[in-house]
Amino acid sequence: MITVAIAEDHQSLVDGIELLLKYEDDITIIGMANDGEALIDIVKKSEPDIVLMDIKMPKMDGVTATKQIEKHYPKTNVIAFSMFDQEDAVTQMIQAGAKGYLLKNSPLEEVLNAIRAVACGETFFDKNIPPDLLQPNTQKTTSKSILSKSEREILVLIGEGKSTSEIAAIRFTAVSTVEKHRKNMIRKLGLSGKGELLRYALERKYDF
Amino acid sequence: MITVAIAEDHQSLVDGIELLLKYEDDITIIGMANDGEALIDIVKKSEPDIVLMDIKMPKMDGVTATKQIEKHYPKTNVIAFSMFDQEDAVTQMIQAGAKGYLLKNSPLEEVLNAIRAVACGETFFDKNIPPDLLQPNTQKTTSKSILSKSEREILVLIGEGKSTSEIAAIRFTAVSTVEKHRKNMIRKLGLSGKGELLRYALERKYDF
DNA sequence: TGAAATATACCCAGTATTGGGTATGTACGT
DNA sequence: ACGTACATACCCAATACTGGGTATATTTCA
Repeated sequence: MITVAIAEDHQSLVDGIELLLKYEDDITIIGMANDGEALIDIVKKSEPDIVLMDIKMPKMDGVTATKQIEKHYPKTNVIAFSMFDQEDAVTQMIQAGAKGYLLKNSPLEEVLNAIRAVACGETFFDKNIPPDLLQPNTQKTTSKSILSKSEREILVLIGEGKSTSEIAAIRFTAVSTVEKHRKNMIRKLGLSGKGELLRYALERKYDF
Repeated sequence: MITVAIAEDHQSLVDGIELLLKYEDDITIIGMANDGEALIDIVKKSEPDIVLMDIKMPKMDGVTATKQIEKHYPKTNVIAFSMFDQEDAVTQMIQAGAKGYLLKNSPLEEVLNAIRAVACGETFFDKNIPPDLLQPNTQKTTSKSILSKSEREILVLIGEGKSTSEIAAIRFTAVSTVEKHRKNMIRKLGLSGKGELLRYALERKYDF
């Protein structure tokens, strides 16, 4: 019997998964949570075999929750279930310890396939995810946040619409210091062109 | 027999809805589409009683599709089914002619309730939508987009990171024309300062 | 210890964006 | 017909942002 917990804030999708699994003799749902914290509580109490994990959830996101499960409940395996197909999302979930990654654009039946594969000790990745994202070596090079603490703070302020001189005033530094940080971020992130740093700040999907 | 078509780009959710409805004697699903255009084709061929309509979809969004259905297929009733609970989304779908509005955060069973209510000529709105949004008078005052068609097109391109000169090339106008449009939008939207128009473009949730 | 990264601050330069305007032509509604 | 909105296009100006660098001091890590 494979025990499954589901973390997903769209209740309509949770209900659909429940309908899918209710007639499966080898799978039982032992809990459902609409946010990351509630999910961790469920894992504490029940240590399910599998967690189906959304990424963007209230209170605690899926990457953070996955890291905690990997650290404290290593027998529980996480399958990411997300609308995000971007490289950043995939690599972060894999590095956090997820054994699978499914896209919500795919048929619901894939959830069944993934649960059974991962419960057998295999990994299971949606066929729409580029295979090179799943290479261990690729992951290693992107494992750490490449931005420094100051850079990340400035990025948040940029995302809030603060100008460079406003940020300088907030941080008690010269304008040129903030501009230098900006240049460093642009270089590190491989961006180019006006507004790209602001776009990046606004499009960052995970505020980790 | 109530005939239902579903427009939703997350296949996993479509599958869940299908599971929900497959044992209902009075409801049959006659088609499913992952984008607005495919949905309109289905409505053309089959004129279902009910369309379950996502808002944010590829190729044609739910508001546009709803307007077309309301105009050409008045016997087909649209129920919005969306993650968006914001005022703008709700009022636009209602004004486009939707007879119901469901949130994806709600239990899937509400879909059943909504289909049956709307098929009987009633309206059905998710209990988590503020009731004042559903008042006809409120809607009238927020009914129009303050941006012109050209302005909205340019806003989309801005949100994609295109520079003013790139947008000018795309639209076959002078750079100064695009700049004028930008100034008009900034004035209409009450923005000020560098990057604010790009921020607005990126934070807009509906690219209508 | 030495190298690399970070933080701070500066120099020069180009240009995209915003802010203030001008104007003409077209479309639409009263 | 007239007023308004929209579309097109231009003028002038300021500056924030990016792109290319320079340098010193501090911290971290192997």
